[in-house]
Amino acid sequence: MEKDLTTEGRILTAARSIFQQKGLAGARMQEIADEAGINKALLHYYFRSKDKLFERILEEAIGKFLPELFGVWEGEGNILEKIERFVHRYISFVAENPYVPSLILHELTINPEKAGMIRKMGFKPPKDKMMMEVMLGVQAGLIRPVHPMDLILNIISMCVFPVLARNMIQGVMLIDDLTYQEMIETRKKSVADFVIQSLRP
Amino acid sequence: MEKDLTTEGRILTAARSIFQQKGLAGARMQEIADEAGINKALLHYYFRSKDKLFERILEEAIGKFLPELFGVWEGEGNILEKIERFVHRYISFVAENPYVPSLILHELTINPEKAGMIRKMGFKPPKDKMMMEVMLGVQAGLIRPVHPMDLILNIISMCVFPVLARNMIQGVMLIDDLTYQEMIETRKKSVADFVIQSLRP
DNA sequence: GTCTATACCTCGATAGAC
DNA sequence: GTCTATCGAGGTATAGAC
Repeated sequence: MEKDLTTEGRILTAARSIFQQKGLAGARMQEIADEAGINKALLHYYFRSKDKLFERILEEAIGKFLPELFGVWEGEGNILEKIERFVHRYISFVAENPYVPSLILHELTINPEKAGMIRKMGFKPPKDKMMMEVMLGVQAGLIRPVHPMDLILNIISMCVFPVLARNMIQGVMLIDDLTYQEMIETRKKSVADFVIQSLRP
Repeated sequence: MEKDLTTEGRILTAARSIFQQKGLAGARMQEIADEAGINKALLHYYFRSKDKLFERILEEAIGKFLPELFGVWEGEGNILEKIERFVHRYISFVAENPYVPSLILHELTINPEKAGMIRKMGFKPPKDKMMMEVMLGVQAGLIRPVHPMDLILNIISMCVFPVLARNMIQGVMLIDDLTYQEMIETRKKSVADFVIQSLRP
């Protein structure tokens, strides 16, 4: 527990928690103030408005989410090794921060213009690098020919969706919490296997 | 355009549209009334409250979403044929109704208890049937051994996520609308291929 | 069934004392 | 920097005429 942060820090922690749970429209400034153990007026003293505070949280979430998503591609190893590492690391990250992609997803769905924020943050996705890596793997005979973007989308989908849609899936499939958690854990390996099996030449 | 529906029908159409775009908390009764071309008070005459109206829309969405999701498993053919049919039909459905899974996902994430609604609607997922089908395929030597639930989650993830997270992905990957739409179209085939390749014994 | 008018409330935001 | 008190906008919901 971080009791003795600065006031600004406590506000940000509280705002993160509430916005992640309820989204922008569903969150209440009073709730954030309560969670931070301070007064509503102080929120406006530190951050001018609810929108400004939210934008700060969303930026922070994106700033955490994207590097994690693409960092692996910068490392060592061939395409198969990178896929294995990516899947493991990414499922771990999403499982530990389940609300991060959820928040980004919902707010960008409601308000697509906010996607512009990504570019403003100076973030450049290593799309070309990823494409290239896949094509090199094909040429080296490591993997069968696939469309790089399809492959990337498939991998990300299988990593993120089961965590993102956890409540929905559990509700539909009638799976209890513990079982589901174990399944996510198992998937760190099984998803990588699933992809690698598919890529056999 | 359905101009001359009953008033109740016009309200439901409008509510669907607004709730899908903004979620429960973000939607405004005034907005729904405007879109339906009627007065705010009439909303409360037909449906007692905002919550009741929303519940109706959510139930309707789930009632549309789930049968589509599981209907294929009741049909003819072996596991590979069913997978191919499922992927094609499901991506088509989600692409035509992109907001349906989005609405369900967001509201069940915020309010997991609402998942109970699924059972109240008398819906039973054919989980056992799906499991059995996969295991039969393994025994027949059609596919390599896999954990059925993993396989099902993988398939659903690859079908739903790219549509669900469209704005996020386009924003991150800098892909324009037309290209993305074509990609979704292509995926009706490529995702099925990807799965079937992975399942080679 | 459909409208206008309005009651009642909650929320975001600000003023001003300390 | 932090609090209490309060304003004003805008929200859901209802009363009551037609």
